[in-house]
Amino acid sequence: MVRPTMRDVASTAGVSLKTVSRVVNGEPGVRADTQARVEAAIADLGFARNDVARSLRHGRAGAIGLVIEDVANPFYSAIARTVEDAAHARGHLLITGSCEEDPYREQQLVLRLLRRSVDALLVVPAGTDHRYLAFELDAGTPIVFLDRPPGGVPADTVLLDNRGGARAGVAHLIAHGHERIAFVGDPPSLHTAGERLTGYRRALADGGVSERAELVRAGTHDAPGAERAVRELLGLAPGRRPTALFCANNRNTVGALRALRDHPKCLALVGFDDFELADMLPIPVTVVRHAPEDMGRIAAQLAYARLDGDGGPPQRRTIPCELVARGSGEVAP
Amino acid sequence: MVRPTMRDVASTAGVSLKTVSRVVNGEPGVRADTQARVEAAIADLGFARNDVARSLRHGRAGAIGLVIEDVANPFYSAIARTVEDAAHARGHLLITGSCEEDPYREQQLVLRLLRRSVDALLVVPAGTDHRYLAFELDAGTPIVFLDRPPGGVPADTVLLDNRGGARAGVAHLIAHGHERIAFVGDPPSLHTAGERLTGYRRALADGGVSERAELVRAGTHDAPGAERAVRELLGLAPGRRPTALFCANNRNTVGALRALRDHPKCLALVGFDDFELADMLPIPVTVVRHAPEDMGRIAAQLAYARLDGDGGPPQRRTIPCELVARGSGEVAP
DNA sequence: CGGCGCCCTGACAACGTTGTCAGGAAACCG
DNA sequence: CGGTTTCCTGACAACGTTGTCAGGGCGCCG
Repeated sequence: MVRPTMRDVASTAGVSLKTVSRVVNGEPGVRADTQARVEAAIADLGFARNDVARSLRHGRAGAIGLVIEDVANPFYSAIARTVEDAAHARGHLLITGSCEEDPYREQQLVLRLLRRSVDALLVVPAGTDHRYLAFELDAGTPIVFLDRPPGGVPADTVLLDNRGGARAGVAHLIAHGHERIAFVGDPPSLHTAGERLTGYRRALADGGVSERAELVRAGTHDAPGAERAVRELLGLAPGRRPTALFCANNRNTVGALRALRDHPKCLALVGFDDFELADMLPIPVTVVRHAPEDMGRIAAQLAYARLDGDGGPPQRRTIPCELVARGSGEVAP
Repeated sequence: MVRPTMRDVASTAGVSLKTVSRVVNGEPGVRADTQARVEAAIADLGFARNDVARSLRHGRAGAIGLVIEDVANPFYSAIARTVEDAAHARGHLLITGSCEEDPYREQQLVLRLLRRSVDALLVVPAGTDHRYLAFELDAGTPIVFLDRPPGGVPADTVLLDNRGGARAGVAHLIAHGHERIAFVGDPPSLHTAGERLTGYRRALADGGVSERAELVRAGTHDAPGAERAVRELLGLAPGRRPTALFCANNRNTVGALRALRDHPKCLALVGFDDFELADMLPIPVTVVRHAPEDMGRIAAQLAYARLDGDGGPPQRRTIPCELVARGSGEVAP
């Protein structure tokens, strides 16, 4: 009912504790028969090394932390997946936490992970002030920000080309003759949403299309919210109603599609973020695609480079976006 | 560049280490001015308690472990999500790992998590022999198996009603007049796949339909594999070609849908596992639905009950399945 | 004013492991 | 055969924290 320690193995095998440690860790300098005796005792007692004590002793935790918004969102789980692969390749565990867009929870989670001495930390931040990490960064813990930049402290960051991607998506709609193009997205206080809104505006300006405030619905965070927002847009008078939608993320796109389904007139739609089955829908969905996996991979690379001693200035990497035309973005006004 | 310890805080504040410990942990019996001095020193140095040492000292880890097949599969990420909520409610961290259907990796991951002293462990097992956990179970660590039962050791288990769900799905197809119903699924060596195949056979027997070996494609693990398998089925001569498909999981369903898209004749399809946008496809997909979230929630409940001292015999819980008719399952032969 | 009890504080050991060092035995060399 | 090297083993301290216990100072009561 109680877990055996090296001390127990040692007394069973009739050797010292240190010898057991050597055998467990495959260190050289143990006679073959001694080793066999120790291994027998280990098997006998079902001993397993206590890695908490090990971590405490030599400072490395053998794990990295990842804080994201929500594991159940495929964008984040794709990131989690590649980060885990990178960690696994280094023999590390991955400790994940979701913060649900709550800055307080983000901070709690980040601090708890650091207290448990993760060797490095990757964060998709919910908050905008990260000065609480200044001490940690000073202490040399590698911290990498994903998808959104840190606030108030310098740190490695990996971002999407939000502005460029959104601009390309909206330009595509304009090129197909649209002028009343709605923006459906998260509140611009969210860094990605703000950037995408800027890209939307740039594209409008580039195309000589003036922005209509009533078509900008930047404040809906989830699919049901986007669905409601789009229903409102569809309820506008025909001359004011948008002929095209630009949806600023995968949740918004899914919500918009639900609202559009019941509507007689077919609107054009371009979504930011690709999603599974986008190409299988009745009108395949044109999207601004990017590789969230690359974001995870590059962030992990940056973190491990720091662990390996890279002391250069904080880096900012950008993941490119690419327009994938599938049909919904090419619908005429 | 180095992390301060309680010792450092103590000398800065001019008190003993133990007093710092008391302040950090909110223990009573510290004079207000002493406490203020200690708190000032903590803020000054940017001290954060080392939870590794804390764990070592008093035995509890403050974390639970979850081993799944793949975070990027929505079925598993839904589980991860609810397990994390349960852990969060108890003030615990969640440590997740993916084992990619590799029994060896499962064992590695499970053992590593246990060595790090997670307080409890939830596992979606890839392997079929779990006797390597006998010592841990004896030591009293709560271990709960999800989605698939353990092999060779008694432990709490939460399963879907795979057999019943598959039987209902196939019965639905038979009720709509189908007799040549194909089974597209993972190899039956996988517990869930085997159970679903059994359910398929039960339904055929119930309906007086004889099984045709060439229609059973139980060996494809991912979407591309399922797509190939279904293309082969579609290539059969008209009199042998299936008029309906039963897809044994969400990956298989997605693959099958891709294969069907290019085919002139519309086949009926029922899929096991619901998935996002199933209702938005050209022919909305009829599925056998269940609540993976419940699986996570119940598994976490079982684990925490054990942690709270429940010493009863191992439990087995079953999550019900429900047929959701959306169109694809009601297509005539 | 003496004794008792309370409040606050600190010394010390312990959690289970690993790094450092030292020592004994065997082997090897001159 | 003596001295030196090599091999193997073990004693001990340390990682940073918390539980236990003891003790000093002070107020209260008789």
